[in-house]
Amino acid sequence: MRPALADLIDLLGTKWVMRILWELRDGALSFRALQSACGGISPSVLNQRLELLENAGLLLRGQSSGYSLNEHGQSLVELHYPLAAWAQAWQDRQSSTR
Amino acid sequence: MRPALADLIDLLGTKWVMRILWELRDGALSFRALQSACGGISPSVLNQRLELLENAGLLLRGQSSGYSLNEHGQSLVELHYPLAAWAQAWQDRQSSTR
DNA sequence: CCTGAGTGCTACGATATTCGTAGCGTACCG
DNA sequence: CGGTACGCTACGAATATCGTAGCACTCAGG
Repeated sequence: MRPALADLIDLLGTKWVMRILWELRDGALSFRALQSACGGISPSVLNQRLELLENAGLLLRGQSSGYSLNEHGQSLVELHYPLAAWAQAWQDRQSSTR
Repeated sequence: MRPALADLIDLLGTKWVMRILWELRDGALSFRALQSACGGISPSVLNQRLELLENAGLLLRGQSSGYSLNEHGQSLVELHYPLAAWAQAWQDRQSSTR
């Protein structure tokens, strides 16, 4: 049987998925706000990803407040907080090496 | 200025990148071994991703031992180990809900 | 020297994904 | 009745990925 982590890696490796989770880390955003926060993702793809995340049980389609993460989505994105420090060191290394 | 984490998220959000890192977590793999470990990624894309990871300073092109992560790549993939437990709980939830 | 097997990697047409833009239907506010 | 913002769909163009074939090289037997 396929490891659960491989499925998760495939999901997170899908273009825009991590970015969307990240942009929603601090609370709900509207469709259009999310679109511009991601730097102009096309609406068809955004909608497709939102369905994907909803099916994955990570996203709430808020009727009035826009889109937001549920408890599971929130816990997933919080697992990525340690990446921030790593990313900073990585960028410093890259800009000095190059 | 753009946060460093956003750049990292873009890199990891590129198709196959996380998967390649994951498959290399336990040591070096040859080009072809990596290809089949990823479930049949086409060689042109694999090569492109390997260049990407090399430029990102995460990958070593082993002359004799194949491809492997350097210390930085290794530390990055280790940051993802906590995802395994989350992924398991997620999959259990999904299979029971559906 | 030759053959066979394994390697990293490129080429290229077919297929799938994403982009960019336009626009529909709705709701709310004046 | 405008005007504005919303979620979302449609669709052709651009781009990325796939799948397969194959080249150049190395190494181990025979």
